[in-house]
Amino acid sequence: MTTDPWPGEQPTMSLDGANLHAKGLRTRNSLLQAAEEVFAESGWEVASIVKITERAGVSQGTFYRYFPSKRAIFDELIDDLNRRVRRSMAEGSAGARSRAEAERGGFEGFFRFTSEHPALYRIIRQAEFASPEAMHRHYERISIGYREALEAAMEAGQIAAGDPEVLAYALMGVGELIGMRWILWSDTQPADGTAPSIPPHVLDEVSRFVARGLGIAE
Amino acid sequence: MTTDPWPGEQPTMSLDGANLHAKGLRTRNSLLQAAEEVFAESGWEVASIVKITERAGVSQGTFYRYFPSKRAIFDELIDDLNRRVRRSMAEGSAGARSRAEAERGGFEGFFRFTSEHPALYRIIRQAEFASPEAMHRHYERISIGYREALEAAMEAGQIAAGDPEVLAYALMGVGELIGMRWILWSDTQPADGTAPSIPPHVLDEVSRFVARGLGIAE
Amino acid sequence: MTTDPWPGEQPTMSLDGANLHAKGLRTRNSLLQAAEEVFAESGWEVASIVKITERAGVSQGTFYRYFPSKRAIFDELIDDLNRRVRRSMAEGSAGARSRAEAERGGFEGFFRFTSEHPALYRIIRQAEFASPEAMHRHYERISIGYREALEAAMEAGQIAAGDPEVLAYALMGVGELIGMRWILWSDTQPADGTAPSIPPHVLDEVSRFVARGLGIAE
Amino acid sequence: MTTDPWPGEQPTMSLDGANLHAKGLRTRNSLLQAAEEVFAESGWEVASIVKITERAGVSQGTFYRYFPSKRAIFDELIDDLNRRVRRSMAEGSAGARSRAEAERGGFEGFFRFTSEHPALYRIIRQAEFASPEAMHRHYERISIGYREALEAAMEAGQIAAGDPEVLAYALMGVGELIGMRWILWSDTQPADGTAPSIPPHVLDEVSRFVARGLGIAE
DNA sequence: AATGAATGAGAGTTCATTCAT
DNA sequence: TATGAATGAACTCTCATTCAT
Repeated sequence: MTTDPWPGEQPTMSLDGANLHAKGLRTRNSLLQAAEEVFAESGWEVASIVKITERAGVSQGTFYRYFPSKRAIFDELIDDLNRRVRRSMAEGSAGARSRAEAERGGFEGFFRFTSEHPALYRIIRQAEFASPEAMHRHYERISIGYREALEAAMEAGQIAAGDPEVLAYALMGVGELIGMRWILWSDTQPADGTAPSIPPHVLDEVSRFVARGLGIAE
Repeated sequence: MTTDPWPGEQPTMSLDGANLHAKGLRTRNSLLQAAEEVFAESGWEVASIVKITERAGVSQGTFYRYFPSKRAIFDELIDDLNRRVRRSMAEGSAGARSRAEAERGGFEGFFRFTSEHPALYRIIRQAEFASPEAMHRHYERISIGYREALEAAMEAGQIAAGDPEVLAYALMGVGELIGMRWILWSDTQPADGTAPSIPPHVLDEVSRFVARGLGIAE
Repeated sequence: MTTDPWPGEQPTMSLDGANLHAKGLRTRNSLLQAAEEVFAESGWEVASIVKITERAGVSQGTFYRYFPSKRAIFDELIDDLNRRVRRSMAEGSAGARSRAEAERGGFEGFFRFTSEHPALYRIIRQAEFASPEAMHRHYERISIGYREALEAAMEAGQIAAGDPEVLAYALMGVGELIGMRWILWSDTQPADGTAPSIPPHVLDEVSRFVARGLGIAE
Repeated sequence: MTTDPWPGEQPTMSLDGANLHAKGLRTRNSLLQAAEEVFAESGWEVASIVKITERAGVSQGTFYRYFPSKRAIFDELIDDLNRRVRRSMAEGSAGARSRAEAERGGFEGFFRFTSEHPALYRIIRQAEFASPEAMHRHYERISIGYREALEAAMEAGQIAAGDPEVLAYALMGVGELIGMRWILWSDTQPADGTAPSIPPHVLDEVSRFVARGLGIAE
């Protein structure tokens, strides 16, 4: 997991608002921020342009100066989320001194992100109908990063040989459902209102399972 | 996986239509059948009562004689789906002559179900906002079955010791994302219009990963 | 002009509301009536569903029980209008004792209709963008009736030989612009608020022009 | 039709942009040009200021420096169109060696213009609601030119006596509907994408009809 | 002189639900 | 028991116009 954390990314980061003035950019960002909150709270269908613009403090018409449609801002949000979760995973595994540590770190990064943006991740799971392409892109990008790391580890003899793509999706699945269960649906909410973080013993168990599953030489 | 395939089920199957006349029951079932199709095609939000009643051949008013709300029929559908997917998994692992075979069989059953009801399973993933309780119930019920099987296997020394609940969710995650990727989003659709089934090498790889992960003595 | 006054008409008059109950039919008719007024006053674009439903005294949702779209009610209105204007023309020329009288009667009928429904006819002229098909259908249907009458008259030697379709459109054009100028845009409005009727000398002049143009043997 | 081709025109051509700088004038003209195209393609309602300014390559704000409203540029466009169609008609009848030739030439000019600006003429017909005054002005100006020509011809004994205004509107009606039918709605579109021109036999028939109708001495 | 950000009212359409019959 | 008529609020999106810079 020490490879390029942005595989599968189009090089253009210009968005299409690159030529906006400062004021416009501020408006655009406040819309994005508001959309993130609203989508996370309500999900794709229930989230409405009215809610988003009200929270951003602009008129409905203004929304359409910056985004051609509800779908467009949703997609941009998913891509943004994707970039952030991958960064979190890359940071988690950075500096690991063994394959096992790297894997555990990746999961740690993922769970940390899910804890910090608990509602946000849920929207991806329900994007299947709202924006399937964005959803596939999300999983595919993570899988590509994973794949490259796994291939390198196989060549280095750190893990057992196998199909890296299958393994990548299996690992993502593990992270997703574990995160769902112990973070999003956790029955023990912290008193301060923040989202719970993954219980240590769960992380331990998951790491053990994954390490064994990958055939990491101990 | 040879345990009770309906753990976590409330014993009451009476629903509230148990005392309906035969004709009423038929109407109710045709509504459920229609709802299954419509939800599978369109997802929770886009599916509409009109579409459902039209397909069932009854009036809108009739719908509300049998179900108090759109949400109610949706929940019932998810529970039904849950029962069927668990039956499929149980059938897959029945008659296995080893723990490894049993695990592989469980996944096979799950993938078979997903192939036969490709669109249907997607609605569970997006039930997060539509009906979170039903969704949690779904995962919880599967996990309970899994858990019991894993506990038995641990006691029998067939798999490594560990937290059965964590392992259950990890296994569900593996199945879900692999199914998504190779069945629902498969790039190689069969010519006859049916959903693709899981490629053998993927099932092999997954089984190997899971067997190792569980520490199955070979 | 003694031929079938409904040429080019589909035999089905059932509309798609034929199976409506009495109450529904009443609602549907009040919507049609309201739409006729609103479209006549405002034109296609400015006329709105809200205005129509308010005038009909029903909710917006009700509108869509009876018409699938704004366009649909507009088309139905044009077809209805078409039927009525042709009936008016047929009545005007019925009982004529000569070709010249028949032609004059046809114009009289047309002008009478335009007087009684002054605003309504305007919507056809602007239907070019709103519903081109309905507009073409309108002119085509009138032209077919005209054509058949002209062909019969040619065979009977009452008028000069010529291309009946060209003549039909020429005659329609004459009626349309004369009606526009002396009825719709008339500078002398009757005191009682009704639309002006065609001034006799204009009808005389037009009849003379048309009679000569068709080569009616005097 | 050899009379002043610009009757009924206010002498003022100054518009209110006469005192604009050269650059301003260029901008103004590019807006007019863009508006012509956009209105022709979309009709009054669907045409939008955004579309017009985008095509003209200026900002929306700039539009309002040159025209007080959408309606204003529309009116100016209709007046411009009117000038051009009259010029076309005058050119068509210029050099005619007989009354019949002159009439035929006028129609030829009108049809040629309609062929060259097929979409444009349609906007006049739907100006009934968008800008009734401009529409009336359009017909009135043409009718005045016609009237003067007809009066002269009557005095010269070339055509039968009659009310020149009625005849003028009758002739305009003939031209309009024939043009609609055989140019705008023509079912035989030229392969090269240009608008069809009037079929010769139609022009013949129309000319014959009109010549007879006016009582042109043969 | 020219920009482009912002507005806000209004458009057509959908839909879960209620209720008199 | 079953119907279908009716509702009304909500939806996404458009657009002529204004105005600070």
